[in-house]
Amino acid sequence: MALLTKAPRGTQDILTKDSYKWKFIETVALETSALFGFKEIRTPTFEHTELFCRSVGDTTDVVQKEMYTFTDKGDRSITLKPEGTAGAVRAALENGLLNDALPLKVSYLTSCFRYEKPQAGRLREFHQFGVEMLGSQSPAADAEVIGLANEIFKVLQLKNLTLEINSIGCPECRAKYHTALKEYFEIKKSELCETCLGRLQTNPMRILDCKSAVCSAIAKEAPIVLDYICEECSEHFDGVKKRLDLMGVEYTVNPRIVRGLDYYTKTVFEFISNEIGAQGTVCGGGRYDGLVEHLGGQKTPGLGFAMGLERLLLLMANQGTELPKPRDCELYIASIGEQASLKASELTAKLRSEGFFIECDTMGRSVKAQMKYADKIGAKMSMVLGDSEIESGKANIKDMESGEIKQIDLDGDLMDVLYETGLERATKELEQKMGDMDLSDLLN
RNA sequence: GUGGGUAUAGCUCAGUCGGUUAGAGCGCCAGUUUGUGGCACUGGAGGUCGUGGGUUCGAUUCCCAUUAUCCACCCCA
Repeated sequence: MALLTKAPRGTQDILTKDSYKWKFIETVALETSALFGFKEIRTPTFEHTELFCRSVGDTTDVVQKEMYTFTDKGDRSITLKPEGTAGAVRAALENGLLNDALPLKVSYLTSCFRYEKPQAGRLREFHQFGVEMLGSQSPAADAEVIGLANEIFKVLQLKNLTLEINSIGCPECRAKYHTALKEYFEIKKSELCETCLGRLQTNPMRILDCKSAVCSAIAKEAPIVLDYICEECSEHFDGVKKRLDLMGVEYTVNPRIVRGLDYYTKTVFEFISNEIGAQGTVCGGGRYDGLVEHLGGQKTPGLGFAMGLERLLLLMANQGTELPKPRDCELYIASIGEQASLKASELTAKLRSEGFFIECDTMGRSVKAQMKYADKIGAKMSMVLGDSEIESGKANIKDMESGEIKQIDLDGDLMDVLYETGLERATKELEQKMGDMDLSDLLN
């Protein structure tokens, strides 16, 4: 109990009972994205601090108070990624990826770090899956990206997620909107909460987001971005909506969606759940047409999204979503005595090289204890090796579920039995999935 | 950064209105069949009652601090 030290605050061990779930959603995300033409990119866990200051924005909370920043031994200011977009875009620029066929479509899985107070669905090290699409300014690109997120959730069988979209316009129309908002809230200044008074100066759009009853009541009557965006932005937004409609992607327009990172322009969106606590945003994203240029590249439009994997897992746990279970041990080989133990090792190695999942005793325990272990790990079949088996070359193989015992030849039909029962089980599982149809014809 | 709840075995939790060796269920190990799992029974290992200080003859129990954890604000994935 007197441990030397514990895992740092806000971090989590992902244990074997859960790691397969991670693997599953990671695979689904990556493979679904691949169908949309996104290829995986891997970038460093840390970057020069200025990258995030320039992209995420100097005045944002993320940069101002949440980054894990330190000076390395070469006196460089280094920051652990607080999000995935900046690194991906930096890598694209640095490696000249935008000089190749456009659009550039990349996906990534990454740890992100933010110094925040942990809470349900919020950790200091958390994991994101994200995609970035660079080079297209067409609403078709927005629809593709949103459609991809939607598709991933569909494949994962998540329910009750709502997609909310908005357009925050380009820098020009947003400036107009800001002044309009300021004018409106200035009049109601005396009623606003303290934090919103500050927001009035720095970023009036955030007031729309405030959860205090008074502020949100005032915000209801506030001017709406969509009334202020320029013709081009408005047309773009209409194009996005039209395509989502045609694609059968359901959404609601929420003029109050405001993203907290500076690089967003035009389309912004969130997939929200109300089943995982206060941190309900499972996926967030949007367009960032100025980012590439801002980081020193040619003016290139782009957009992307990121989803929080621990929030996805939380949601799946709460919804009791079924996940494919990892493969179980196909045969446990118990043994008595040194001779048999040697034989067990030999057989195990041989069968494994054929691709079977085999285990044998490494603890030197009694047969009974070995059987118990075989049961515990969910072995499909078991076999006991002793002197008599080694002499005769024959052994009994037991189906752990039915208890049925078959005599087999150790050198000959052991492998056949494994193939056969493996196939039988696969057929059964398939039949169950397909609604108890008789699939024997299909398999033959 | 602010606020509230919690901290007793690997897990879920009892308990002591302050008093000799701190409990249960599950899990783990072993035995009841000296070569066979799931059930049952028996036994065993495992806790300095989050940490530090204070009050007291005596604290796991009361007080203070601290840390961790959970939830909410804030912010975001």
